[in-house]
Amino acid sequence: MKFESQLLKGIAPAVVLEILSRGQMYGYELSQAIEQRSGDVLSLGKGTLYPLLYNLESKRLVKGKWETADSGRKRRYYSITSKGKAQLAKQKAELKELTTGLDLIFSGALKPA
Amino acid sequence: MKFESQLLKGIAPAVVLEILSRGQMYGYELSQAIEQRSGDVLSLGKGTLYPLLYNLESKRLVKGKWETADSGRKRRYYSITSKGKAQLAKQKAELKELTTGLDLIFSGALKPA
DNA sequence: ATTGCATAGTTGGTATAACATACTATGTAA
DNA sequence: TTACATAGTATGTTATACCAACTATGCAAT
Repeated sequence: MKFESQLLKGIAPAVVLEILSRGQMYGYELSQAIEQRSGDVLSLGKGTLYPLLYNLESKRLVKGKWETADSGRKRRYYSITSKGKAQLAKQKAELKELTTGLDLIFSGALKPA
Repeated sequence: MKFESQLLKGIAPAVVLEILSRGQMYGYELSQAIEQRSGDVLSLGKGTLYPLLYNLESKRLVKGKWETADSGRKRRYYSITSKGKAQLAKQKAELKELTTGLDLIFSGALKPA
């Protein structure tokens, strides 16, 4: 047992880190990017996304800074830290293993003796 | 947004239903089957599995009956119901969609305009 | 001008999944 | 008779993801 099902609950952070790894983004933008880039399959409501970002920031996996856009609007832009990149790599590896395990179960393949 | 990330938390029931769809099994046996059939990737502790079974039973997705094995040992054997089979089919379809969405995000594919 | 809309973020409260741990109990083998 | 693997129950904790209500701002249409 490499990891517990606990991992299943932790996919949202990986998704956020993955998207932020391609460039900084602010919350609202991120929430739309998740929907678009997943082909409208995944979505995180504000009540999930923002608290998640605060949590990631407290762990130093992302960092946010307030900026005033050209429009005059203030937004909090988040970018991934080097610690966040390391965490992302780890989570992607685990995610791959997880999907392998799920494939085994749902495709009915049996573990070789 | 077809479904929320709520689905992510709901993979354990699908795994249990999938395995029970191949024949009845008791809790302890099931817990080992999950590990073996996932290639030692997935595992559900007792504290997760048994409450989950009670929950599935209360929803009539599985039914359990006490039986005394040849050894004289009493075990609770669970089998999937027709309602459970329908639910499993639904969850498998959702799971497939979910993995598609995750693939899109982590492979970097962009949604066609 | 002021109304309405999309944008942008915050906060609080809820449900429940998954977990750890401790507990009871039985068959089998050393 | 001790030890071990099996078999199931009960309790409490943590954290995730959720909804809903709230504050605010820029912009376009009337």
